[in-house]
Amino acid sequence: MAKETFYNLPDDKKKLIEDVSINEFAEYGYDKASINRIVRDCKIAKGSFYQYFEDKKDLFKHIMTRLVEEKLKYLSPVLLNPMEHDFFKLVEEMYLSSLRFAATNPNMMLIGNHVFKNRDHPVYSESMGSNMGNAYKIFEDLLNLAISRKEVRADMDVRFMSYMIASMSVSVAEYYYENNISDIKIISFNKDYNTEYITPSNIIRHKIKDKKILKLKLENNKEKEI
Amino acid sequence: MAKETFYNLPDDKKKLIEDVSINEFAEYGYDKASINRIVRDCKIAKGSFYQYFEDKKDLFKHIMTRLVEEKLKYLSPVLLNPMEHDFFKLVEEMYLSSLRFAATNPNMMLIGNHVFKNRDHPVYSESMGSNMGNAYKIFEDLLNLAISRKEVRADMDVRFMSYMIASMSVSVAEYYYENNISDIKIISFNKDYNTEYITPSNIIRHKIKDKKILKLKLENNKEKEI
DNA sequence: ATACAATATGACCAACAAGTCATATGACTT
DNA sequence: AAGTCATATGACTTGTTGGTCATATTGTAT
Repeated sequence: MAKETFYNLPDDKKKLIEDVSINEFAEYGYDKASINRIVRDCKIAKGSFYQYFEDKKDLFKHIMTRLVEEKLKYLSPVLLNPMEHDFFKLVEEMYLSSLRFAATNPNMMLIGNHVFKNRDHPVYSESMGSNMGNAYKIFEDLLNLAISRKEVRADMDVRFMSYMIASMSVSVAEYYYENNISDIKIISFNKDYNTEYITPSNIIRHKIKDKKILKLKLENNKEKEI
Repeated sequence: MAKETFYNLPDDKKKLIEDVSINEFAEYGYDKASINRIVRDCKIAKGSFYQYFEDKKDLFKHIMTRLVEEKLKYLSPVLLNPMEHDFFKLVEEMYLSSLRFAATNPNMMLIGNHVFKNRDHPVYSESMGSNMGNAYKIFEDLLNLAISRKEVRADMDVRFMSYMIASMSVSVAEYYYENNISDIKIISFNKDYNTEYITPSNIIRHKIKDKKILKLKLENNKEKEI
């Protein structure tokens, strides 16, 4: 929804404004982000900014559109053919694509996570509404699909579970970011357990549970509530 | 760290100021919370406020102290005797106590979650540092204990796992809050599956996984990567 | 009744925010 | 050279913030 004037700008100037804005929103969030700082960093006049965008919200929505554009590039072939893979594979791929996106666009990731974590914020929910429609709805679809395929038990609270899976994705991305885990480690998983890539889908697969104990219980035929 | 003057106040006035402040911080977070609004809602003069507290941060720290005080009341007997229960029981109790706390103190829960989700914020990390020391450290302790007891596999990333468990706790509380799930439902779990209380510890226990499929795999002795 | 300390008050301040607007610039057309 | 029009500019307005301070009020001890 940026103005005509913005799109008429030379590409490098557009990119400058976008990059500076992304940094600003990533560091401060929407409310504390300052247009004054942005125009100062871009070395453009305040008035010029308002020739490009209606207002602060307009700029933010533009950045969100760019974010979604960018994130879509990280969807793997697996995710483009959901019918050919099982639920756990699809969830793992979702997490992986998020992490790859985050590795090369950390500031965009921060903005996205910030939006998810503050989805009650009017501007955020508005920006999400049109752009990515409640992030975790995608997991709801995947889960319903998985149920129909009998890959997971049918008597679960789908909304709750998809919400948890989405939340965990956000947490994982932030953990990787906070601990400076490089994309190299992310890629080189499955070599051995220590450097293995750990996703919540693996948690769901109860990797945390001691296999020996699990086996024992099963052999004793006490698996009712494992 | 509130001033002498504050503690000299009659109890109902103290409570009024605390309650209004809790509402304010819960609704707006630290940065957007407004001292002007607080004093207006309390019907006290701005100057009076600064007789009670050094500054905004001082007030916030006081509220955080009250929050921790309050939350401690919700620790169950199980959590006070951690040696007598296994890891999964302890985690479940942690979640339950959080939910009970949240049910009767929703605004305090919102503040706590806000702090957890924005732990990079200088004021938040400062308030956490002294008060509750990195929320998820407690799970680290529980996990290390569980490892030493061989309740869970030893070759896991303890930091990551405890971080995830803490994050999930926050997510669960917010899900319950957003969906107005009453404390009655929280208490009456284990009756049947639909109204059953679902915690991430149950996710970890792979409730999500279809039991039939799980069993089949095990009987075929292909459980290497279940 | 007087003195004194504790508390209450709200006008005031500096800093910063988002957004406006009259004016200036400069490229392109005629 | 004159005229037109998209773009650039930054001083300005309005509003809010956290925090201050001289003054007023109150309660208590004598």
